[in-house]
Amino acid sequence: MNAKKQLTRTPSAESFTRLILETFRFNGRLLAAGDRLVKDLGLTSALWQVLGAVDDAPLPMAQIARNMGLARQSVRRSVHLLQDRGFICFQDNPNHQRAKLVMLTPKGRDVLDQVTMRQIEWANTVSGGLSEETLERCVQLMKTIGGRL
Amino acid sequence: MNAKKQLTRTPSAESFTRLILETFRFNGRLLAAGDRLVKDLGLTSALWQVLGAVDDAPLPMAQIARNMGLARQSVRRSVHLLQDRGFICFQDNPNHQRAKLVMLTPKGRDVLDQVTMRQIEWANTVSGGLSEETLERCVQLMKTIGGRL
DNA sequence: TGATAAATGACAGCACGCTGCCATTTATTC
DNA sequence: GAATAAATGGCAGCGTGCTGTCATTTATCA
Repeated sequence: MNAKKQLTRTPSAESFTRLILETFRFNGRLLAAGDRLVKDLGLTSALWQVLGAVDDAPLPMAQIARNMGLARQSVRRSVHLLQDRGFICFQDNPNHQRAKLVMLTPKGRDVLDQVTMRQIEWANTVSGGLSEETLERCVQLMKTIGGRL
Repeated sequence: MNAKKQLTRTPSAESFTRLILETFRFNGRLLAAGDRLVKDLGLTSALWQVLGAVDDAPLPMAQIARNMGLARQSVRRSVHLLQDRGFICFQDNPNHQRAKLVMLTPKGRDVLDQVTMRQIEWANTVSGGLSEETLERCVQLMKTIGGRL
């Protein structure tokens, strides 16, 4: 007979596929919104994220990359751009001769604090009326699926 | 007094902020998974998406871009790459002299059908055991938030 | 200790998103 | 019908993700 195997998506797979396409769009929207939020301070979404990654403590580039889920080299370029703009500097790492610690400069600290305040107001507005539980379930779902990839 | 205004995130805004960071990671994972799925066919996640956009009917570039939520020029480059690889061609548009319709070639049709079958198996596996309702709620949430940006 | 593996950052280059600007074509408005 | 606006695609160039390769440093292990 040579009948072709009938291959169809399960209902969950249908929804998952929609989730994928929506994630692409959502991701693009978020990056654009972030860019708008910090543009006048000489930042972008990507630079902001790296800046935020060393908010709490100085870290070597490779550690920042792992925390953000990016390649080392992606973080490296952002770090150098931030250094050029005077937002971050390098601090000697007692545990590693080559891997210096990326640290905020006073200027970087000021800018990050400003950006954080803007983000808080923005996030409060955008998330207004949304259920915390729904949001959290969505985060957990993405983590679960992400772990399977 | 000059007391600084205390600015804190609402619980929803806390979850929303986590959702943003997780979206960046998830998006990266999805793109990487898609690249792996179609690499041996000479495709990438981006090219695949454009190919899929003209699965049902030929469309002009600008329409594809709108459907995907991308800039026209992003789609344009993908379209030209797909043309170079012989996966798509241009068809005269009776309604517009300049905006030709992007159409699958027989080769493009073959490849897209192969990729679609792979995606179905993959999506069925990855979404296994996940609640359709949870997935769908996540999609709706992202659409809702996306609409506010 | 000495050899090997793993981690780190530098450099080069690619993929794919974006913007700005342009000429042409189509739609709208007077 | 003519003037204006909007849409479309082409071109150039940028931002940020990736990979591959390398030298150096650190960690591991026989």
